[in-house]
Amino acid sequence: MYSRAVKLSSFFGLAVRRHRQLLRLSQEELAARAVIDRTYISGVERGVRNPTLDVMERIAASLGVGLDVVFATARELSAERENE
Amino acid sequence: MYSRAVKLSSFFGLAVRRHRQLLRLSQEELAARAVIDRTYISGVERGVRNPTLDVMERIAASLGVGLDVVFATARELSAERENE
DNA sequence: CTGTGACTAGAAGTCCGTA
DNA sequence: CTACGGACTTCTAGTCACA
Repeated sequence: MYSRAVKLSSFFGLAVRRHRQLLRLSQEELAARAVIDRTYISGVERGVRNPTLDVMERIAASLGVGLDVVFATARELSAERENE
Repeated sequence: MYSRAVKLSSFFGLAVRRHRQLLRLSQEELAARAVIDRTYISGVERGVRNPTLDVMERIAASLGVGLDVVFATARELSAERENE
């Protein structure tokens, strides 16, 4: 509760991972769609990269959704962690 | 209608501008809150910049919302343009 | 299939000033 | 207050070898 302006940055990668797994895609397949290196996707999902809007857009598009959907998922994931 | 994976990237800046104006903040004030250069905010709002997740997060937080909200606004703005 | 460290060209982001 | 430019520093984008 009381989740004003939670840092979604760390959850963006997890949201990407969730969407990717829902589509039964491997990191390699997603990377191919987004025209991004496989290891880069790995870094994004783990939160060790700080991607630009352009890259994020390409990833979201390759997941068949918009960034608003990805960030909505990110918030859901962050909300789950709040019950602790 | 039927807006699958619209490019929200170009509307992110406009969404930021809308949120900022709703708060009656100047670009300078927003920049100060987000600890970002004044001229950079200007560039982001005009869509001539390609900000990183970190910066976008700080901007959204300084607007009192999360990135999911900003991108939801971005989608609304893009939807308005679709009626043409 | 995925995680990780290291590397470099080029873009992100800062800071100055002008209109 | 904001748009825009140039010069500068910091960091990301993109890639590879290896585990």
